Amino acid sequence: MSPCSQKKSECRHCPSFSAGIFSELSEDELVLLEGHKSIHEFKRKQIVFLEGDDVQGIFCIQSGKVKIYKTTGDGKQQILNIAQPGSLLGHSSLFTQCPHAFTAEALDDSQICFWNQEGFLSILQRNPPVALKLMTQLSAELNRAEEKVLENAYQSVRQRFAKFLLMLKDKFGVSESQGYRLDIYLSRQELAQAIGSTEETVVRLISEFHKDGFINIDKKNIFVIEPDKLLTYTKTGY
Amino acid sequence: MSPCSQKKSECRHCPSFSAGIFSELSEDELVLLEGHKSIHEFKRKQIVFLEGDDVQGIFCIQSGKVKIYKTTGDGKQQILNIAQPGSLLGHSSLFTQCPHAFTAEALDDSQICFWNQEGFLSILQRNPPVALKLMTQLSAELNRAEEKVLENAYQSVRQRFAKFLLMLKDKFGVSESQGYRLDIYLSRQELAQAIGSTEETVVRLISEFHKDGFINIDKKNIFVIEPDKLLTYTKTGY
DNA sequence: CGCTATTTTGACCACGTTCAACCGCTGTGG
DNA sequence: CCACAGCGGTTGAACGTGGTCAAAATAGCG
Repeated sequence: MSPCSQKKSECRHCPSFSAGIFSELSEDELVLLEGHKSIHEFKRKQIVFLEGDDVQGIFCIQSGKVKIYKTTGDGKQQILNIAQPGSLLGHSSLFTQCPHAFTAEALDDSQICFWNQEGFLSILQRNPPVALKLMTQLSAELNRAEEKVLENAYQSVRQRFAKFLLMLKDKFGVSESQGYRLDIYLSRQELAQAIGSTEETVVRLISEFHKDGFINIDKKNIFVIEPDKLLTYTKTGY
Repeated sequence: MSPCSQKKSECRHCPSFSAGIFSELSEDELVLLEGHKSIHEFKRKQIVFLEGDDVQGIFCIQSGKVKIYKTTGDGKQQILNIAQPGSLLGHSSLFTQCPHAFTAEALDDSQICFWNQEGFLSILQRNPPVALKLMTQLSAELNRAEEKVLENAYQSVRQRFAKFLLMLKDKFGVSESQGYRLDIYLSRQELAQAIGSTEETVVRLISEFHKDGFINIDKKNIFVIEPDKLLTYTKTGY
């Protein structure tokens, strides 16, 4: 193994390092961070951890995408978030002393880093700034979740779907001649689970948005052509 | 002022002290905690802080109840939580560097403690266990919020209302001969805003539950008579 | 090429919202 | 003391969104 490939697996070389919670660690602490870390390979559709499982530690995505979802008693699923490189996984269950509150499943073949509970907590205790950043992130996620409660209560499925497409565009959109290609594949069912609706309704909305020229469908890809038009759907009245 | 009344305002004498985030502070630290604290009186319907306001610090309820809600662009409100003595307020906005993400309004005449940002953060930095407990609480709230997203997506208004009544019973129910009296007054409108529905639908559900003998209405009070029956409504199929 | 899974379309229906009117209570002013 | 306004709560009727079920079309794959 070349020294170069070794370096690439270090957190400091992660593309999202500077935006993450470890960005202000000293050299020495970074060495410790690497020491506690292990890197795991997950194939598409593979489960990273399952709702109800005991919490072993905390994950951070190096490459790939991971969907976070909860399951109801009768098997229906609600996708809560699509995690991307740099996202922490399982951090909200690390402190509550409860089993995982949701499931994490790889959407792509992914490389995901792992710290066990003791290792991560020791880093946290030695580095107040990391703890502070983690609190900031938990707070932001909490606010986002409550925002979603509000939206789901008062917005139509059409509005929620438009908003979801715009979110995907911001997170995974790559500018191409046709418009923004969403560099993520979700089945109609998954799209429905993300906005709290049904497959059939999503299909109808896609064909409606397509007919209106807001989006385009090509093979398995969705292109967002008119983000501004979609944005107006977000507002009241639709 | 008698020494006794002075003591009563100290955190260590708060009924919820042992369950709160400050429970493991040393004597010295508790003195510092008191030093940074101020106590404020809020009348019913008075705003503690407003969505969009700059964050000045953090609150903790000593007595009374406070509703936490968000407002949509067109003025509709969604009640996210009913905070009770011992609850922190504004802790999720303390770290995000953003304005308050929601409004806090007193439901009763309430006594609410306050620490400004620097004061609270200095306590946090000197006491890692407090930080850890705060993280635990943020995590728990995050999980609860995502749970709510799931529920709102797949449960009927009837199920959500039954669940909400049971939550009120657990939090504010006092056992009386008639059943559990909910020691909290919420208008039909507020009940609707809590479950993401409308006044009229809530009225119909109340009369339905009343007719079925699950609850009783007397003056402004709601009594939960058959919590178990309400619980079955929570399950799938209603 | 046949088999399965996913997507799409269509018809139907129910839940819950909306709008409107009405009720009952309380406080206020003549 | 009564009349009336105002407010929260209640009831009724009509409508529409979006979910359900069934079936057809399409795509994916051995």
